[in-house]
Amino acid sequence: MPDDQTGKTVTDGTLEAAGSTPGVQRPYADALLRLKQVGLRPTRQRMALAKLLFDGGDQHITAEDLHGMARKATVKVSLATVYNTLHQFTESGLLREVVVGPGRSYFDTNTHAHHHFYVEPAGELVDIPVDSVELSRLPMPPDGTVMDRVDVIIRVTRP
Amino acid sequence: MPDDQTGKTVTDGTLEAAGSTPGVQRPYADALLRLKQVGLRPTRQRMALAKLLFDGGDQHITAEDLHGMARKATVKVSLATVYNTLHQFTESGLLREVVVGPGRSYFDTNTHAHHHFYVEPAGELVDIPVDSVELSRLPMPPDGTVMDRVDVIIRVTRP
DNA sequence: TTTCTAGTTTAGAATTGTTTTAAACTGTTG
DNA sequence: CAACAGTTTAAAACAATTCTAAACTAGAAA
Repeated sequence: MPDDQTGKTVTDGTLEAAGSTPGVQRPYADALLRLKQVGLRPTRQRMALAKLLFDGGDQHITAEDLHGMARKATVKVSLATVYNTLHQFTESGLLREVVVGPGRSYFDTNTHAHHHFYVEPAGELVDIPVDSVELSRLPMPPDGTVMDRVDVIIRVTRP
Repeated sequence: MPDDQTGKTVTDGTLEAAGSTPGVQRPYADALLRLKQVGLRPTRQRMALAKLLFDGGDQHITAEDLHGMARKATVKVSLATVYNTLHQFTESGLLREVVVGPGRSYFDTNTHAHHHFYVEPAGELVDIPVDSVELSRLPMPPDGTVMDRVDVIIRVTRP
């Protein structure tokens, strides 16, 4: 069960170098490491956003959310930069984008294979561990295409 | 379908001679029937849009697409009405909405259970028959919610 | 150190897709 | 027919995102 609701730092299963107690001695060590790994220059803004994103356990946040969090943390960063950064992180595999509604896209700090409940109309996303869904017999992709990933979104409502 | 000789004909500016279209004698009969079934008043605009939508086999179209098709068919209808109508049809179960990207939502005339390939970056949707995907072991919905539907979107790219 | 430069950030404008508004219009009922 | 609720519309408003062009760094080089 890769899920983590407690706020305890979740480290990526593929690489873990620091090995130190998170958040205590070198608050930006993890953020710096991640940026280094994907070859993005560790600017003040990216460091701060990475910290906000990855120090908080699994989260589903919008660009506006993150911008608000940065504001609250007195990090001076523009909304355009938040968008840029989220997309760069997504292209680098540090984040995953989940689209649930027209004009509504979340960035998911959990990049493991997993699925989602989407609670309407609240617009809330809830993780589904990958082994709670069994997907057998997938079709062949159309000619000339290769499969990228499979998104299962279970839409639920509160009656 | 039995012939109807009542002489009461629903027509508008885009009148066509009956029998000139192969296989369809009364071009608006199906559209009228559908509107009646869901209790929507058969206005000129709704009739025209229903015809464009449901006479063309399974399609995935955006509001802009449909507005363009109406234009091409010399049907005078505003974009706002196209949006209204698409949403009314969706609420009535005549259409299904498929969201694939931020600011990108398709309306699907196929309302049966089925899934989709989403070809990026073209933004093209391709149907997957429901029996090509076997979805076993679904998780319980979160407390206080009921499952609405399950969307499987297989994202593919052209390398 | 200073300089150089590619990469980065920014405010603000622009764009896109969609919804709202308020007035005009139309289908149905009595 | 009149009356009214339902419908349509242009235009404005809106929300989310992207673009632009200028200003600003981080890191490398001198």
